Amino acid sequence: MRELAKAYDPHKSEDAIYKNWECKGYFRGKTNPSKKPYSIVIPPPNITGILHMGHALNDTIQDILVRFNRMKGFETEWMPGTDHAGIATQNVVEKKLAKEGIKRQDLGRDKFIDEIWRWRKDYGSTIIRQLKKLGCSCDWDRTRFTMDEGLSEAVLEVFVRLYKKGLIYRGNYIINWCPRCQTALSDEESQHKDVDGLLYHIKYPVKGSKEFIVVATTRPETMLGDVAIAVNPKDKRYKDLKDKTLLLPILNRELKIIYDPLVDMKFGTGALKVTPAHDPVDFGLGQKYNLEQINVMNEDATINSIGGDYEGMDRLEAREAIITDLKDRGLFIKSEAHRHAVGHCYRCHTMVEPRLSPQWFVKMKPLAEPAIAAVNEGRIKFYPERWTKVYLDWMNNIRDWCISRQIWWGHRIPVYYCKDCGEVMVLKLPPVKCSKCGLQNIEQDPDVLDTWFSSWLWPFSTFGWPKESPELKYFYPTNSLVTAQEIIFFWVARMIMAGMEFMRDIPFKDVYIHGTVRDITGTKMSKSLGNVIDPLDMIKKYGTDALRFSIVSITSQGQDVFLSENKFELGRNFANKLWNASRFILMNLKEEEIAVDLCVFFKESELALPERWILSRLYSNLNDVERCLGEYKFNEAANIIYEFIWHEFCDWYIEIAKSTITEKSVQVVLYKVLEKSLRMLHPFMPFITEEIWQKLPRKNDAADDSIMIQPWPHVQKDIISNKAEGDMKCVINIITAIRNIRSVWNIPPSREMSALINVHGKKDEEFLNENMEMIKRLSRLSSLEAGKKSKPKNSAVSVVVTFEVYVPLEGVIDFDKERARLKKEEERISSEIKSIAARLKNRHFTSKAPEDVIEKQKARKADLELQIKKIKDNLRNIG
RNA sequence: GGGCACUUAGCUCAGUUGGUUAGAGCGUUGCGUUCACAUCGCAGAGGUCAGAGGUUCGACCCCUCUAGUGCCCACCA
Repeated sequence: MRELAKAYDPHKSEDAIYKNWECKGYFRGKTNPSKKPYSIVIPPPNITGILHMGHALNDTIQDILVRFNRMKGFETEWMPGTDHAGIATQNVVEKKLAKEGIKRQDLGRDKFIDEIWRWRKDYGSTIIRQLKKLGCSCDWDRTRFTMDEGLSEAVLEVFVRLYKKGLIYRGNYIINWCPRCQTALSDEESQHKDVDGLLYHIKYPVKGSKEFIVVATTRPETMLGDVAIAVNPKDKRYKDLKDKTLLLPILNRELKIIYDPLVDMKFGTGALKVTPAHDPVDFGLGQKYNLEQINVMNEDATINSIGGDYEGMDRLEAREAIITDLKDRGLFIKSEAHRHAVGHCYRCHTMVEPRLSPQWFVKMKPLAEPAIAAVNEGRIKFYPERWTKVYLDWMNNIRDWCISRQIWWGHRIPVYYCKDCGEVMVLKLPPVKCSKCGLQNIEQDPDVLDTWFSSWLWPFSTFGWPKESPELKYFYPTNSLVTAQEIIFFWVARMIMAGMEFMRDIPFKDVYIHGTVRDITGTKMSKSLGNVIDPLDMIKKYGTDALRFSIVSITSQGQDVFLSENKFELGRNFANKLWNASRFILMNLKEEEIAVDLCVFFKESELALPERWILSRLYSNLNDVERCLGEYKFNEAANIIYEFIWHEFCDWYIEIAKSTITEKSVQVVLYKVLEKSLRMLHPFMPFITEEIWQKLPRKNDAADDSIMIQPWPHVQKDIISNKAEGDMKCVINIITAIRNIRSVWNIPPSREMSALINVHGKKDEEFLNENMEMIKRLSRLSSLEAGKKSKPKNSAVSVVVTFEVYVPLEGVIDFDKERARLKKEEERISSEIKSIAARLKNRHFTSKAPEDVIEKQKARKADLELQIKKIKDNLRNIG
């Protein structure tokens, strides 16, 4: 009646299904006072971004949460959007222009920014299309961009507020400078990488003497800016230098000697050259001892005019040249291998140069305090929990945040200077005239803000803040934030601070930190390494659901995932399995039979064991899946569903049902289990479940339009039955035992085989007789009898708890082999009995272990003893 | 220098109030298939849970140490 194709083809329907959801407005979150809200804000991907496996994992997890909670009856909002990604985007567009031979300076600021907006129009929503391909049920009508009008207003508002509060200041400090991007970076944007470098030992002559002291440095080029030498006051080696002056080699600048306990006597020679304009430690010493700051480099890290002969050289070139010159003058002693951590630009990986320059900063300590409290008080929880400590350690040692960037793409700093009187004005809107002198000669600060200065407002700016919109009121605070560990400091911590400061409330309740997607060797996937597995390729090859299901089921909570392409077969095969099971059921379903309420039906019908069993398993598993989703254990949830659908429902129940499929009870159970399984699976595999669900016979009203707006199945606790599950397990064991005998003795399925089962007691006999047909059919027996039986000659035997299964094997059986088989079984059981017996004899065990554990052990022992007795009997009369 | 994670079957990985016989996928061995599915079915083989010590009646699980691997943070130039 309702035909499905023989194999599942994801490409035929995914796009149409998605379009339908979107058109019907099912992704839309409304402010609905009669429902409870559930909201998530997406970690906004960069507009330069293209979908990679990290996104695939991150956004699949969010979609699972959103779809699950939508089905659970929450008013659901998944807020999507993109990040303008200041430096990254500017770099991309600069590169594009470079191909046409154009520099951004040729265009000028305004035209260059126009160029980026144009680029964004053409390419900036690629990632959004790809997220749709992934099946994400984001509320696209609300899609935000960190540079759109509303969010820009939020940024200005925040800047002005923090400035007025004294939490934003401008200062001349050592910051991380990327000479390639030619901008300041925050501490987080400078990534430390171990580098094999050299530690150079250089002589610094003592003025007016033949003496010298030796200084060790990794960056000799910065010596051009040296103003002092520092030693530890406890260092006896340098005691006598107190009143002397040193000479800077080559430039012959006079250098002071300062004594400071900060200097490590054990490192190098114990003498530190002090270059306040080029090193953070030296900067600090410079402040303390009021030293001159001599900047010897240009913005591109070439040496400036102070560097004399070295002017114009790149920093590394200058390093070589200086070493050569020092050698010529006999001032070079040696260089030794030295491995140390060097900061690199997180965008272009150029070595960062510590540089003295005027920048804007946010004072973080006051912002951090409430954010620390929110986590300490448990109002925000991290999953896995260990990230709490990482967060708190960072927050407790937080340093001020450098927020100004010397680039053009971004939120321009709302600070205006009067060129006449020097007044500084911090305002959301540009002033017409100077507030102090009244003249109109006003200039805006040329810098823009760090990209993260807009991202940290994301959980409320996207809902309309600073306006008090109904959405903000309804959906804030959000429920879960799903992200990767790399951006805990960049983003998560700062969002918490911003939330506490501007909303006076946490931005989200749970933070789920998932692992990093790596290649099979454990290396992080990156385009430049060429080790990426492209999710879109995988979608083409295996289908979206396969991608989603596979990546989720192989990623355990918070662990990194090592990916290889063949892992996607798991999801594809599972989809096909489900498809074919559905196909089979639909082929056999009589519509008029199934329109019943399952609970009523269950109460009023005498269901047979397999039906009672599969329903019990359905609800047991459903219960577990819900629990796992609540604990962010997505792989466990996925695996439970996989195991249930494939191995319990398909392998056992459907196989059993084949012979009884025309009966009403079987029809009902097949349909109900399939239908509820589809719902349970829908958050993980939205497309195939929708497609099959659309083929199911059902009412045709609007509420019945799509599986994604159906309620999550309710766990019917009274249908869960330990007895049914235990009984069925016993039947399965008997069938498996007989199949095993067939396999061991190499009896092809085509060959007839019969069996006898020896039972003790009426109850067992009744139980077997009730399930006789099922056992017979699934073990391919021509005849099966149960009762008080003795073993026929030439039989193989298998003991299943209290049952002895005899399979006559005239002409096939080899008694030595059978004896060996039983012996092996006997050994296994007797060794287990031994260990249980020892345990039960142990007084400490019986006195200390809980009652139920002891009872279980006793029962187990009794079972095993019964089994071994039967095996021994059979061993005795083999033949 | 500080911190975190990992080490379980040939491979990739699951495994929490500590309690029978440690699981899965892939691979592998044997058998099978017109009758939902070879993207399949049935039955197997395969593990001293990194090593050492400790706590406990009982440890893959808790504690200590060791070894190896990976990651994060850090102003030893």
